[in-house]
Amino acid sequence: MADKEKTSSSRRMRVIDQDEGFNFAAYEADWQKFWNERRVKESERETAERRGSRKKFYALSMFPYPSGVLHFGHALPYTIIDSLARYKRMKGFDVLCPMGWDAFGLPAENAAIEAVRRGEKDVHPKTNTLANIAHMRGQMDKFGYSFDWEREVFTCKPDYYKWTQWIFLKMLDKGLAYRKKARVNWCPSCKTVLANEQVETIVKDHDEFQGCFRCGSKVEPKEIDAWFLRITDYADRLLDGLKQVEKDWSELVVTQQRNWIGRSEGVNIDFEVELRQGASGSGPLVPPNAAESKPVEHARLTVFTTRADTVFGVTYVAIAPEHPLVNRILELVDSRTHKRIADFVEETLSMTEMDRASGDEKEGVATGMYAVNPLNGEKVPLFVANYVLMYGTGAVMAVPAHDERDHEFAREYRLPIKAVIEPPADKRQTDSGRIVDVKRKAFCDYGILRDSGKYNGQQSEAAIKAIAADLKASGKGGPVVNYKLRDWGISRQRYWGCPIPVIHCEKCGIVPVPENQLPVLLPDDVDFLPTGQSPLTLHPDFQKTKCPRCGNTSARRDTDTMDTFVDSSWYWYRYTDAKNDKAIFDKEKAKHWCPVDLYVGGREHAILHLIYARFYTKFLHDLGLVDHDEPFTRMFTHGLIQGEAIKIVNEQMSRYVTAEQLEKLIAEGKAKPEDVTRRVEKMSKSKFNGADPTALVQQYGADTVRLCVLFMGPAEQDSVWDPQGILGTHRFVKRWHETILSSAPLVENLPDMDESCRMNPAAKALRHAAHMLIEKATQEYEGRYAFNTVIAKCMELVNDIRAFITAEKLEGVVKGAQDSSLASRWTLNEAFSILNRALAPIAPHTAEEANKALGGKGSIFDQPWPKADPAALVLDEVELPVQVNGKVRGTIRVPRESDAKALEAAALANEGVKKMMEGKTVKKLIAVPGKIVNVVVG
RNA sequence: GCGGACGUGGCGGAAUUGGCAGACGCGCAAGACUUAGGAUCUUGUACCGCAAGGUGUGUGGGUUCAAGUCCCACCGUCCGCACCA
Repeated sequence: MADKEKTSSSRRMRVIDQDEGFNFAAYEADWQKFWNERRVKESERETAERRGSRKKFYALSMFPYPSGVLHFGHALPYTIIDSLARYKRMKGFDVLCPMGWDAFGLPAENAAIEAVRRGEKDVHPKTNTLANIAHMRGQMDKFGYSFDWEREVFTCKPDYYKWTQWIFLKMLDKGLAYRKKARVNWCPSCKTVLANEQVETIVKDHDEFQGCFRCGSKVEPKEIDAWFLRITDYADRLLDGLKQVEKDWSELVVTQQRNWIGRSEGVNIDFEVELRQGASGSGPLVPPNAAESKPVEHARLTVFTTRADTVFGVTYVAIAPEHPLVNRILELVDSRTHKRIADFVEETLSMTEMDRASGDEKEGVATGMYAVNPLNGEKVPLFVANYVLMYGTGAVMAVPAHDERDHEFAREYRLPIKAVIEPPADKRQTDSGRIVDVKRKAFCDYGILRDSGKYNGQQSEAAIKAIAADLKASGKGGPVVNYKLRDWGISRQRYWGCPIPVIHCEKCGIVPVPENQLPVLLPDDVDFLPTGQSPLTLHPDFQKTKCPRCGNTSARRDTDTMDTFVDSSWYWYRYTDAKNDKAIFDKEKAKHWCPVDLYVGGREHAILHLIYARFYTKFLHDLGLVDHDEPFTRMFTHGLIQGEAIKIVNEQMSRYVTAEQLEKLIAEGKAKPEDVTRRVEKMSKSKFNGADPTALVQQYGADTVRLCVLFMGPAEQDSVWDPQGILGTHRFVKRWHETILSSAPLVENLPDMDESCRMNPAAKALRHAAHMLIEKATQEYEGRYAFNTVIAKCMELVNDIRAFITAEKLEGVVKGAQDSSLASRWTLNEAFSILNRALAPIAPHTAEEANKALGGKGSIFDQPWPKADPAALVLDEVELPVQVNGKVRGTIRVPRESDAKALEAAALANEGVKKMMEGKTVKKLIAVPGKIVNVVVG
């Protein structure tokens, strides 16, 4: 009987033919036009009115580099930020959700260079970039993103980079921008300098090396004059600031930032080096006695250590090849030692710092000089060693017994190993049960001091403090803090970037371009083919200028451009006042909108961009331009969407194929399953593992794609693109749309009613489901951001609604006040309304369409976010599981308020439970009201 | 080597506070409607078993009336850092 009913109703549900009735392309375009016109009108009455009493919400996603096409790496964050912006608007917030372009940078320049080499004419990075932007803007519009385009910023346009230059001048003024000769990382392929942060470890053909983050070429060291920003001055503030944000940023980002700053507390210890004429590093390492050779001079050598407690175990001292003392030593040593040191230094310095670090052999050269340990007066040999970096003081006291690196070096060069830390009782033995022996392996944990004079018997921690204090008292060192963070090199010898606004004058030196002459325009007519020097040096006029200070006409402009990370270190402030041509931004406007409430972006920027952005914020704060110290209250890092690449390798072929090609090849016997490897990799055309979001929008509609990227899994997690998966969300959008359109007549012209109307149990259940959805959706949009689970709940509600319509036999229009189905219709209407609003942030077009179909006027975004009725959230009766010895054996239906006693009685009366209890006695009864009953029998 | 995250059906994933594991979706199977179906609808779908029932959240142990969730040890995958003294 029930089956008959279902069949007839499912037929009725099919009233709307899918192909003709579901024209998502048309309605999506209509609504986009509608929103667009509205937004423009709204922005006209901007500011004062808008900034009224409503609370603000600044929703920001990292602006893209205009690479030319929108890909999945963009679709996810923009869908997240747009959905949350729309949600917040429904919650009554005044929302700022802008978009712009990180438009300077190498790819555009490289593309132009390639084009020139191919012989194309009229190619220019600017043309590429602007064309790419126009194209990507069109693609974004098709997604229905509600960005504030009136505030669009382009980092490559003079009205923006004028202020990038302005900040630079302020830094120069405060001594935070400076020029120095530096050994830099040079990418021979991009022909430019890379910041330390832009160099990464690359593994290729089992070879590990330090490479360019962009093109993967092996980086080389190069000495060059370059501009640096003194970010290290802000190290402590950058570290402290993390405490403010750590609970609302992903833990990973915070730890990475912390590690990058790399604060370490230690002790500086001054050793006195006896420099002797004609010293020799060959032969036995025995300090000469005073009679043999007098030192020509004494030099102070400061070492940095975190383990001052081991200072009595020092058996040699080592300095970095870059250490300033090396030159003086070279002047004094005998010719053989001179050659050995000089060769060694040259060889080591020809490697990049990072290659040197990844080399596995520790090497060094004895200098023939000796250093005096200030605590025990011992003389120990001084080495130049490749494993010592110019970190801290560039010199270390070596304690082979208690430091692995020193241990390795000491064994290599047969240097003494002297134990001065006794392991605590529980660490006397190694994991394999052997007694700890420092001859075999360094013991690096804390312990108790021995053979350390007056510090004998102290714990390491206490000894470190005591020794530091004593050193300070005697003027031979003291506690000190070091950082791994280095100053930020921003000079780039490339064309497509922001010019550095300074002038070099023979008489006055470095002279800032006066503020009223900003911006220093980047000329268009430049030969940008890479030569290794800045393309701007080749421009006929760019350099020529007058010194603003002395008027000297042979002064010339700086020809380097800035690292593009500079451009993006302050852009979110410009959005708050994007068209201001008098100032970088209006302080009041920035104060109103900032800090950013939610910043969405990829993990790849966890260190670089975020640390620079935070640095700039602190600087703007110090200038008095912003009142906060941290720019992004909450940072949400989304995952990467990758694709599964299928590769076939056998005698006939070695190539990537699509899933269809694979099927065909296997069917034809041209490939065997064992020839196939599947790997999840970054989407790429050549690997056939990508998907073009714009093509998908065309095929399935924006709402489908938006839902799809969020439904794939938790947004912060990486996921693998499944071409089938989109069908699921597409079906859902259709079902939702169709259900509402075909059922709208059921709820037309409903008389006024409220939740007090008499609902049958099915209606109460539906109402419960709808209001639970409000709770769920609110929670997720408010901050948990597990959008996949909201979508799942919405799908459930659609299923519930359809089942409800069928079960209640709701048909036709409202038959007046006597209609017995009024309460059910009212419930249905409310469920529709809740469903549409819950989905509106993610699938706005269909939500608008559904709202209109139900007679809604204007936009669904004018409606308030729904509020759950507490009464609807609880059911009169609940179904509880009953366990016997921890296994579910039945369920009981009981009134919601039932206490433990009632639950126990109901549980024991349950048939399934009784059956399992036969012949056994009840040992214990646990009844948790609202949760579960467990009967323990034995 | 150090640090972090993760491990649940054929697949993506859910289970937010220790309380019915597998929501929702994909895929698959059967059926309905169809000239047709990558459309739509219905039903089923963790595994073993005809069934009763048993087993089950990487492995092994533990705590608990009750463990995907808490504790201990191990295995595996991914990511980050990597001579920072």
